[in-house]
Amino acid sequence: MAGISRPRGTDDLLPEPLARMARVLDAGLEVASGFGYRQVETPIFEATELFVRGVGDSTDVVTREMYTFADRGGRSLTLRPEGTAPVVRAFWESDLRQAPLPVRLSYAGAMFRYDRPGKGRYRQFHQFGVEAIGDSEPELDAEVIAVAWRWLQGLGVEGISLQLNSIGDQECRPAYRQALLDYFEPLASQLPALDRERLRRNPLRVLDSKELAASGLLEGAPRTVDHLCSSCREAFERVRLALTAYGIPFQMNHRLVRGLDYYVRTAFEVWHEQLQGAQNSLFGGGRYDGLSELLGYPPAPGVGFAAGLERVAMLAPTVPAGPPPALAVLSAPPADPGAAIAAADRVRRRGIQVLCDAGGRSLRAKLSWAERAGVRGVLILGESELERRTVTARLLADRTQVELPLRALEEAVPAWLEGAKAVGEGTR
RNA sequence: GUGGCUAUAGCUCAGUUGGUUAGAGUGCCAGGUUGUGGCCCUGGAGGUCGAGGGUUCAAGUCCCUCUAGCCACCCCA
Repeated sequence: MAGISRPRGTDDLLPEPLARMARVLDAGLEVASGFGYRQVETPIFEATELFVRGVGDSTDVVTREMYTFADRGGRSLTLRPEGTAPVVRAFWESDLRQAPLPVRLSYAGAMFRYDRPGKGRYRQFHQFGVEAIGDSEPELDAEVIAVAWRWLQGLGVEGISLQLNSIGDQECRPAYRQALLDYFEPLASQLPALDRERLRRNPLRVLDSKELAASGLLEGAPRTVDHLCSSCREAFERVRLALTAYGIPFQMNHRLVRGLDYYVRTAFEVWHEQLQGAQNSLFGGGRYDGLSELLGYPPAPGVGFAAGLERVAMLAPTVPAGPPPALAVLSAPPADPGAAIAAADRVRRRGIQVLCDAGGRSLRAKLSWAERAGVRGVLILGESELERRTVTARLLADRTQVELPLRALEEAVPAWLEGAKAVGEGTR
């Protein structure tokens, strides 16, 4: 088709899907609010440094997957690829840091990643998430999970499972990493080149390697939970106890990891049975006690999750679409179209959604159009009505019509619609 | 970033081994007598066959490049 099409990996949110997503998001914000999480909104772009520091030497992410540009002042800026670093930044740059800890925050908005697009994977997509900052109590990890879980439950999403793991912290992870390397050392010759490279660059990532999972070489690999230090072990136990108290079932997943060093202890994802392979994760989260310092701030523990709104909306059971406008006001040519316009405007002031067609098409065409638009009734203003200072009010369902006084439209129309609704319900 | 599949009206798709002015359904607009809708009938608008090159007397159909979508991999903060 001629014309300019949208950039690769973007999507137009049309009325139906947008209404769906908005409903899904509202539900999330409400659940979060019930747990004391208050919404914040950070800029859509940030200093590039904010994201580079967080991901460190993950070169792919930095060099390949960020929307980075220089503004006219020569500053390097980046469209936000995720929400956690900005929220932590906002925490330190505001008086939130003086609030009693933890500070509970939620956020939602567009994120940008220069990925290869695919189904359910866009370069501009939308996330909803919560962060609890300034408290390292394990019960908080469970709380964050509970917010996510209650949200999905409330939406009626079926077939979900909570995948849970603990990946240790600065104290015990080095030893675990070594154990992992020791295990794979003698197997090096059997490893695909890709996994040898992973082992060198980001050892934990071999645990979720697809090739290795298929080969069975992972079966005997050491598990993070067996190498936790005592404090991590105790914390994980408390997370599980708290989840039990919430009544939230979970599945231990020893291959669930995070690729970045600032993540510690609890890591979780929620999977859906209908989502396949690379996109089976509805959302993920974890504890990021090391992030604040990486960003150049004083230490501050934190835990949170982020969910892809597109995917959640896709899985939420059908949300009833917003009702169509109740009324259409039609002029019947050659009557003065201004009368229809004015009448429509008056009825709208009563809070009724009104479509108006004051154009030159035939009344037949307008009625046919109103029918397809799904309105319950129409008001017709033609020459004879104007002469009598009335409007013809017609119900589409039973083809009955009455005349209402033009002068008292504001009262007559709502009353007429109410009466029609009562009759309609009575016959059901 | 790598490999594979795909690309024809707004939408869903047909288009035989390359062969005249490219079709259907649906949607859209109009008409079926003078101001009254869902069905039906008739008509109309709408496509440089994703874009650009090439082969050929002839390309929607074959070849190349690009773009976009989908799938797998990479990555997934």
